[in-house]
Amino acid sequence: MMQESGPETKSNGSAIPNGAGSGNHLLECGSLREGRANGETPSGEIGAADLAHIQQQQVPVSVAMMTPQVITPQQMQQILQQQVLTPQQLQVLLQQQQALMLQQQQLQEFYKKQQEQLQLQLLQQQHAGKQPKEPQQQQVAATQQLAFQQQLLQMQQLQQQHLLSLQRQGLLTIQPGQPGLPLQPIAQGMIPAELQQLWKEVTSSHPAEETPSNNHSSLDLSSTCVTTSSAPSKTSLIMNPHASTNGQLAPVHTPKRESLSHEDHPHSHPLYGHGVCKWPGCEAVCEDFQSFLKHLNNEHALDDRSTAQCRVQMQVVQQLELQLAKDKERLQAMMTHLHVKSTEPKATPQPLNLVSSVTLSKTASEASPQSLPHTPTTPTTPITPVTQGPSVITTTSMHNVGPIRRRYSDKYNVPISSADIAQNQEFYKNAEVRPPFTYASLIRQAILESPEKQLTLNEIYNWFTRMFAYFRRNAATWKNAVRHNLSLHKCFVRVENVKGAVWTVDEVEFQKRRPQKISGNPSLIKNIQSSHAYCTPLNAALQASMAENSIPLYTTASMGNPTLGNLASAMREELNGAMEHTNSNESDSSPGRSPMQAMHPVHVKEEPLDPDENEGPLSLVTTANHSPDFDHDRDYEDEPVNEDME
DNA sequence: TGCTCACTAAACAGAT
DNA sequence: TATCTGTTTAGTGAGC
Repeated sequence: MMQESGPETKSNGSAIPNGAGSGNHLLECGSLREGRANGETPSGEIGAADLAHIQQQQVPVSVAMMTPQVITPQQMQQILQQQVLTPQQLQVLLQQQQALMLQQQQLQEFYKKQQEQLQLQLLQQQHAGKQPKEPQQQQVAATQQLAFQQQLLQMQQLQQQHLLSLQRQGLLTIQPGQPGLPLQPIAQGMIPAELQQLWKEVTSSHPAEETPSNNHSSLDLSSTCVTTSSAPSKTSLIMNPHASTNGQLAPVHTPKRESLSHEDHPHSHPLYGHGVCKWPGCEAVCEDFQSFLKHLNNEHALDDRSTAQCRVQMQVVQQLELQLAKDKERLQAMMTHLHVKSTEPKATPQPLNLVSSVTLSKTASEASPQSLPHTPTTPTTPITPVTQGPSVITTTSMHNVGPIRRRYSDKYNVPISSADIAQNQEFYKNAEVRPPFTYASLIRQAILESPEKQLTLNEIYNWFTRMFAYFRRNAATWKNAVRHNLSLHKCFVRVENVKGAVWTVDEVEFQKRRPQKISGNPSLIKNIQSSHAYCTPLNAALQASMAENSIPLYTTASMGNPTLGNLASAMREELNGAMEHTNSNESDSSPGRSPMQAMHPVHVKEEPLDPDENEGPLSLVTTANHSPDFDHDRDYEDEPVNEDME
């Protein structure tokens, strides 16, 4: 009955595309040189210990040998930033990459043989024990080792030549601060298939420029890549740099197949859907596929703008994938933590103060057939060392997240630890725990976060799935609820425009809803403050998370996380409004202005939206810069982190 | 106890 | 025809 809908989006993204970290050992020249020095011992004798030593030293080298010499995202970015790259140049670059990969493959095979022989020799010598060494075998081993090292050196030179040639062609600039770049490990470099994909994306608007001869031979780099039945996804390749450095060329998601699928469905194009061009920031209406193609060729030709957009998109994808990897890892750690905790004997098995949103319900038990660790014996074990308050999340709550009945209940009247909140914040993003906000609040926030304060239903759906893991499941249920709320509440106004129907928020109506809930109840003031405290560290957690992930391009202002920050701010705003209806003396600060107001100037349209505002084609540049993922700078900057509210 | 709010579920109709 | 979108109704639980 429950209809599954996978997350159409893509989560939020962050993290560092460059990976100096894990791959630094890939091309350790030191190891190489040392290995060579060992091989040139005057005596020319190699004992078992020597062989073992050589093998040990070769470990990083071997990894390097398995690693295709590819272009890092930084280098690619440099190339793209110069914006002087013609498709032909890019093609030449790809060809060189391909040639280099082939060479490396050959070398890799050679290296494997060498390794096997060395292993064999080692075993033989070990079996021989104290028997006198055979000089002939040692000689052979030494010779093979020397040959191999020469191959390695040759490979190094090739790589240097390749990079030098790139420099000469102006395709790559080596910064003075990067003396070791040519020999630098390239752990998270773009595999040729990705380069090819990028090339296709860049040149997709120039089909005529593609020379047929080159089209299939040089660009089909994917054919050079090993294909296995258990091919990891492209995502995993990016997320896991070792996927392509484990001694085998990593299988890749071949663009060729994509193009084939497009041929199978001639009117299916990733940049075209629902009669609208889906080029980032375009959304031009195209009546049919032909007009779309025409539009694509005319408007999104290979120029500076398109290249820049392509570059941005590339980084968006990369960072989303990296962030997804990190979040998955985090989720795994959290689950492990929960599992360990929950299996420990518990002194006080009484249910703790749970957030009202994590109550049990029949729907919840239906809703979460997930693979989270289940510990029926201790269903209320907290995620953290026992702290009171709504932020305590139990393993039960992870399984049985129930409906939210009240956002501001007495259960909130408990001191909240910001650490708990931070944990739960991450939790909402990663685990399927229901956020403690009403649908109406969430919908409103989604709409207000949009650049034009209006969203289509589908965009609201996407926001939900993007921001909360909970909403990546049971789509039929919550989507129905979203629609129900949109229709039911007067504060949501449906507006027809050229794009179709969009939903906006009538703030006046929304404000009207709130006093009913909490007016005249002093005890709720505390609840509000607690809830406020809930929201504030939310931002702190967000900032910490963003800082932790060191998002290079989008920073905290443009990726998905800040939307949660905005959500927190909106919650504050909502609370803020509620506070306005109560005695301001109850507040702990800001006589004329509530603390929430002081903290978060809210940008809300005071007037109903004018549908005409949104008519007409949008400027590419404008919309690109104001897409939902790029327009959080203002709101985010306006939100100082205030942890004093605890 | 009654009212209100929020949620879920479902039916239905129109559009795509 | 299937799916999406939007509206409406009914039932339930919780808080006040």
